Amino acid sequence: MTNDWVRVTPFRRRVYEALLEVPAGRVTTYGQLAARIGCASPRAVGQALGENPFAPVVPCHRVIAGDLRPGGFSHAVAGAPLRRKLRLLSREGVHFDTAGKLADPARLWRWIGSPSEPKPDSRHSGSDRM
DNA sequence: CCATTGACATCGA
DNA sequence: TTCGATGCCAATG
Repeated sequence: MTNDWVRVTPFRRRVYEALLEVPAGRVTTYGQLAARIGCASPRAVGQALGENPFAPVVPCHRVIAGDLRPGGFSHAVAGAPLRRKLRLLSREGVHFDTAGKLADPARLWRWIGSPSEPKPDSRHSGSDRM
């Protein structure tokens, strides 16, 4: 029997762990995620997400391209998998415009050096509806 | 907008 | 094990 088990390497684990820091309703980019784990290759990150065995526990669908494009999902850059990704994001309040870009760039999650960033945006009072 | 290069991890032979 | 090819990108010409 050949082991069909996905090989979870330490690198992939870092990607998944860092991705777990991204809350729902928020999206990040491959570049940000790569920078977070100290990797200069967003491609390696994307590939790691492609075989994400912990999906959807690991919100790999919350990772989009740096151009605010949906990116890809499950080794596919278009088709049904993309619809799933967009569906998941839509369910979390994240939508894309007709240009195929993120409708609300404010939804972009960013690591401000420290993983414990209390408030990414606090204008005044009750601006953020749930 | 399209084509090419860059950088890094994983896979197959 | 080492080499070559690939991949949910990014940056540059």
